[in-house]
Amino acid sequence: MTHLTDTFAALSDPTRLAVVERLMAEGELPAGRLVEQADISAPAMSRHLKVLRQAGLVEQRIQGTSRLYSVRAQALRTIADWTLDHRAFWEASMDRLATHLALQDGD
Amino acid sequence: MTHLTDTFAALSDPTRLAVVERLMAEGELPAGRLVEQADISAPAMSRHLKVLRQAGLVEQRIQGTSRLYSVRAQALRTIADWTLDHRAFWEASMDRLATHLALQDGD
DNA sequence: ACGTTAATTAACCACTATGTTAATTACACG
DNA sequence: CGTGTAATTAACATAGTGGTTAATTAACGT
Repeated sequence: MTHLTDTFAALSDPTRLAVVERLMAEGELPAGRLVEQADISAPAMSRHLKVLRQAGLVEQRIQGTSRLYSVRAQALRTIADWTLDHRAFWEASMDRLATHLALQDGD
Repeated sequence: MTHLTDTFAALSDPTRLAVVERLMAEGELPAGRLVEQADISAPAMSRHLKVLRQAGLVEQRIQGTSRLYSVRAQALRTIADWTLDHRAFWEASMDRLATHLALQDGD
């Protein structure tokens, strides 16, 4: 179990946040595809992916010479849980329907 | 409007995360009280508070020589919104009652 | 005005983070 | 086997982070 600060640290870099969001939108992708979109070298991306992996945010699957990356749902849930644990601080200023409905049943 | 990576960066430091959680639990507190609990000097804490303020996570209220800090609900909501926007990735592995109930109505 | 207290800013140091290019590893394929 | 491709690790340069102590600013009490 990695610590919450590590999760936040992993997402504090624009390149890494973009990678996570792209993987969530498009699903599993090889490292090479992620390099194309980002304006950095392959080694730089490789290290960003290592940071994300060590923080538990993504997992790696090997297929031939490719390394396929995907987002770990559990990591996202860790953050979601944290916000829900402290929801008293943001529910007061709700104005989005989804958020409103999500708390409607008042657990 | 600060960027999401700034918010994550602000919470990626253990001292700052602890400050935010304490302010959420106890409400508005002066800088001095926050220094007592943390094992760092006053100037160090002052700079952490500056980072939190610039990221929009806390706000400062002046009262005499004291600087009273409190958490900005909007900042927390920014993170909550982000997780809700991508909830498809963590709702699959739900096992906590609160989270379960929160999505029960299937918005 | 003076001294005290609360907090911040300044100046400095050690360590980490992030980028680069070059070298290495591992698999695929003729 | 050699060659090519995918990706990582190595080595290095530079910028940013976070800690300290010393100095500064601002408000309060006498």
